[in-house]
Amino acid sequence: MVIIAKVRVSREEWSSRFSEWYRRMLMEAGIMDYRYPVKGCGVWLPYGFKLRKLILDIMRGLLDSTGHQEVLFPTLIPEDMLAKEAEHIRGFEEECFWVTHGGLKPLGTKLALRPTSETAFGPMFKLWIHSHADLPMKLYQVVNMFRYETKATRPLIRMREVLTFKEAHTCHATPEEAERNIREAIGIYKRFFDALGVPYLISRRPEWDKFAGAVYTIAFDTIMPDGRAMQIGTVHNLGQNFSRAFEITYERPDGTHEFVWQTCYGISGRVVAAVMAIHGDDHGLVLPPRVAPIQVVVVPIPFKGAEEAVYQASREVAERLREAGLRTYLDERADVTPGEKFYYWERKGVPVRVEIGPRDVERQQATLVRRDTLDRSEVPIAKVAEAVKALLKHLTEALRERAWSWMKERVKPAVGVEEAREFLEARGGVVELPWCGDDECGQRLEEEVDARVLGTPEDVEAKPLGPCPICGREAKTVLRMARTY
RNA sequence: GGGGCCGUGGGCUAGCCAGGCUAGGCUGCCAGCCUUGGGAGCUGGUGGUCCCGGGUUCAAAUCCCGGCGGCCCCA
Repeated sequence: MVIIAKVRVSREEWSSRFSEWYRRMLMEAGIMDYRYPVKGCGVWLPYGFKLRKLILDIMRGLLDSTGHQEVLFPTLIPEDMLAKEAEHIRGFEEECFWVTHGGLKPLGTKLALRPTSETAFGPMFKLWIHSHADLPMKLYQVVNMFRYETKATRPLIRMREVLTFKEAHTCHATPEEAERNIREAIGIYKRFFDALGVPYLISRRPEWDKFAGAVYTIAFDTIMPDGRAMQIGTVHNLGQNFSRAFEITYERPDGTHEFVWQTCYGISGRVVAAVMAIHGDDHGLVLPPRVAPIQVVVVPIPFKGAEEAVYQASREVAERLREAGLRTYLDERADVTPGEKFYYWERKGVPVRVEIGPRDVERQQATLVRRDTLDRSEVPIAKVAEAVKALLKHLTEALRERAWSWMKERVKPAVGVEEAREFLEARGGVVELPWCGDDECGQRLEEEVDARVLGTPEDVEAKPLGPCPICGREAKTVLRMARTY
């Protein structure tokens, strides 16, 4: 019997040189080619595109099943529309791409490539909404949007063409109904990230960092392998700010007219980056089975004299897996050795590998290797499909648990500025500092801790460990702070 | 917002400072042989606007200016 050495898989490069890991992974796993000759733009490659689609399917399912309807708006927004809501335009005008010419002729009205879509929906909501019977109206679209980023751009994480933005826009008859919708949206996003095993913190953004034109903003953040926090989703309560600007009114049963109450929420292609980063290791990607383009790969190990039997058994196993509904790939390449195939599919994050060698054929079994731990097990060929399914389920749980515990270790309640600084300096993550609730103190904290404020907890009850470290008054809550993307 | 580094076949890179030979290596890719339980080997082959534009020069991958693109650090 051949002794199989257990291969260990580290997360050394993954965390200490995340930037390089990330860049290499995108290329080697075939996710995105970032060599497109426009800054901040990249090309989805076939494997990445499948991953993107599987992730998108989850979101579509969640939105469709909660009364949202999908629409598709134009990319161009006229300047005067974008400018209707005063704060909104102030927040976005500097980062818009502007279309100024039609051919050689300057346009009378500049057109923005949408930096977000509230002002595109505005005039149409006005046309579509007449009475309370039209409400609530819950729409969403999946589009790319554009931001003229001046900071360094990064594939999927900060792009000038923001990819696959899944944005919902809703209108409601009452502020209470809008508020309930906010809670529903948060619930949808929780289920979405849970399905991906991506851990998150839910925070109410501070006044000075809320969405331009919103009453308030709730955000989902996760912690990346390098310890920096990354925003992965936002939910905004727009109140009547936009409906007043766009005159979106409805008639009540009693004949009076009222502006609608609006919300909007969105998640961009960043979530793909988060899934890949959070579950990865030094061998490359580790994809959650639900969104893995290939869930199980079958690698034949042909020995001289046993080739035919091995290939035949491999085909049989692959067929059994396919029939069981698993996304299966049989790697029959003759000019590539099994060892190289192992590395190849590990880089691409395929959750389970099935090896079939002469020894397996002889015993009518298959060898299973799970991607996260690289642990091996053996099962009878007759039971291979159910065994793989069970393993995938187990692996899904294991990934989610590992990701959550990794993140939780990096969220730290702190008493003072020094402690917070030191913690962030040492390993990144998120600190929770006591806060009196005063904006000025919050902004002072950003300077003194040398980190950005994420906001106040919306997911757990805040337990300040002491008084506000800036003014010394009693802390009403805590402020989450981190180095961010 | 401030500072720095870099751009050479698909990928990684040497050469640049100190201008001058057919732009060298590793890897990949293609064909064949031989192999196959963790990145095998051999033989032959393929692949370059040295990022772009301008300037200096007898001569530019190399020096200068501008642009485009990528990366890092600090606030």
